[in-house]
Formats: sequence, structure tokens, C-alpha cells
Amino acid sequence: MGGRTPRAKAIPNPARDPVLKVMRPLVEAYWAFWLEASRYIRRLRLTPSQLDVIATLGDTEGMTCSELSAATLVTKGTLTGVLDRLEAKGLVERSAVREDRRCTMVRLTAKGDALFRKAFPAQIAHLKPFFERALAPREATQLREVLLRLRDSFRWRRGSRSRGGKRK
Amino acid sequence: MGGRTPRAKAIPNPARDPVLKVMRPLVEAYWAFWLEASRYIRRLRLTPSQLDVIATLGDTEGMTCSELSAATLVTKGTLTGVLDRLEAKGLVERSAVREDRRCTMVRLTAKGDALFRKAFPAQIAHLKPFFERALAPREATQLREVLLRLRDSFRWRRGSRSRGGKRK
DNA sequence: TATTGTTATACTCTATAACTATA
DNA sequence: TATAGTTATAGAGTATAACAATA
Repeated sequence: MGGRTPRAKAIPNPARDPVLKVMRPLVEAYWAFWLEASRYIRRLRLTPSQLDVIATLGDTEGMTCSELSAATLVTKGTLTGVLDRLEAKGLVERSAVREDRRCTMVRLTAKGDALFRKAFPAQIAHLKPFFERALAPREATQLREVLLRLRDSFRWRRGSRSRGGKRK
Repeated sequence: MGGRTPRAKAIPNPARDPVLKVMRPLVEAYWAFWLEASRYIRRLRLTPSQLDVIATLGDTEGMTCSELSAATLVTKGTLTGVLDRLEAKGLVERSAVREDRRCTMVRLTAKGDALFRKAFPAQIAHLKPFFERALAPREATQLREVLLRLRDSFRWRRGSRSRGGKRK
């Protein structure tokens, strides 16, 4: 993914419109965060999509491909390739599902789980100072609430999809 | 779909750590936003990187490739290809620079500028309701401040590169 | 008929590095 | 030597659609 993003440059009247007052900072804050986070991801020799899959599978007992696709925003067709590469690295495994033989269950291998358990705390520890330097604890709490409300505002509109929605 | 919802993405102790309290909502809010915004981008037949370039060039008198690369986070090597495609679409043009013949100046064509002027207000208008539904004006102001601070926290660490494109 | 996962196609982006032509 | 932009290469992602097996 690694989606590239419109930096929302030169949008008209950023000072006047309350929406714009938030939109650009949102994009810029996320980008700044992402730039830092993606270094770590690369060090794991994973692409963003691959990490997305690993993170989604972490702490679960596995998912079918379609569940995984819904939970990661990796489209169905792409997922096959992503899983192929993760399987080649020995991080995930596919197995048959008895009840519905169309489905394939995907789960982390021991190696994948180990990566998940090691990589995330390390990533968090690395990113933590950036947040702590910018935010007082109370602000963090407020920020969280507001961001979640914003997230939901976008999710609602997209129809009442499965509650979990897209995670990342 | 029915049954199993992917367990929350298993980042350790999201409830306790104030950093984590913000990190995931940041990512999720951005993604929800991006999912909606990217629809519009696709309708313009632009890729995210291409839009990034267009948006960066908008309201400027042009930039050299290296300036553009620095302002967009599109790497030097990739930029050539992106510009080739935008040039083929008639949205940007390259021209020589007298003072330094190694440089190439890139600017929007009339067509590119028209796209920029039309597309952005439309995009904003589309996204506005999502923000307005979620945030009171005062909250928007606060959110802006906090996000900018967070952004800067990440930027500082990366050295003091000025990342704003030259504006007219 | 509908769904699941795979395959196929064509394009785009990424990272890296070598190359050229200037400076 | 250093810089600007291009080219080259290998790998990976995207969108879209068709497809086989199964339900």
C-alpha cells in the first residue's frame, strides 16, 4: 500500500474552511508518522501489504482469504500473490476448510507469530517517543476520541459493512 | 459477512499505553479518509503519485525535478516515469533551465491547471460533510493544532528539511 | 446461480544503482 | 568531484475480469 497520498497542497483557503483546517494536518501527520514507521517495516523485509496481513492475522486463529481481504483492504486478486510470498517466507500457511471446500484458511506459522510478537513491540517502542514528545497524556486521550469519531464518520457512509470494518 | 470478525489487530495493550491510544486511531482515521478520497482520485484517471505531483505543482510557477521529488516524496528515479505519463496526458510540461542546463523545469499545462482548479474544490466539497459530521468547529481547531504538533514531532527527527513547495 | 480462491493482463510504483551531461 | 535527471532492473502492488471448483 504504501499508498501515495495527495498532500493536499494548495487547496483553496485553508485558513477559512474548518474542514481544510483539519484535512491537511491529518494527511501530513499521518505521512510524517508513516515515513518513520515504514523504515521499520522495511527492516523486516516486509512490504506494507504483507505487514498488513501479518498484523491482521496476529492473535487470531486464522481467517479465510475473503475475510482477510475484507479486513486488510488488500483486494482478492492481490491477496493471492501476497500470500504466496508470505508462504514462501514461511510466515503464513494455508490449509483446507472441511465445512466449505471452497475456502482456504490462512494462519501465521510459528515463525510468523514470532515475527509478529517481536516486531510490534519493537515498532511501538520506536514510535513512542515521537508521540510522547508531541502530546500530553490528556491530549492523547482527546485526540483518540476525535480521531475515532472522524473514522466512523467515513465508515458509516460507506454502508453498513461488517462491524469490524477495515483495520490497519 | 457473518460470523467471525477479525480480532482487533493485536497490538499489545492498546488500552494502557497512551501512545497506542493514538496510533491506531490515527491510522484508522486516515485510512477511512483515504478510502473515500481515493475514489475521487481514480475518477480523475490519476494515480496517487500523479495527483501528488499535480497538487504540488498547483499554484506554483514550476519546480525542477529535484525540488519536485523533495516536495512529493516521489523518488528521483520514479519521478521520471510519473512525469512521462503526466506529460503524455498533457497535464505537465518540461522545459530547459538556462542558468543550469542540468535542470529541468516542470510546470502544469493549461490543461493541468484546469484539472487542478476543478478537481480540488470538488474533492473538498465531497469530503467536507464527513468532517463536519464528526467535528464541531472548536474541535476542528484543536484537532488541527494537535495534529500539526504531532507531524512536527516526526519531522524534526528527520532533520530540518523544509518540505513546503514554493508557493507563488 | 452465487461464492471462493486463483489466474491473467496490463499498468504503475518502489528501491537501488549505474549512467550522461553538465557544473 | 558533485549534482540533475535519465535509464535499467527486479520485485511488488493495483484494477479488472475471467475462470474452475464448490455451494
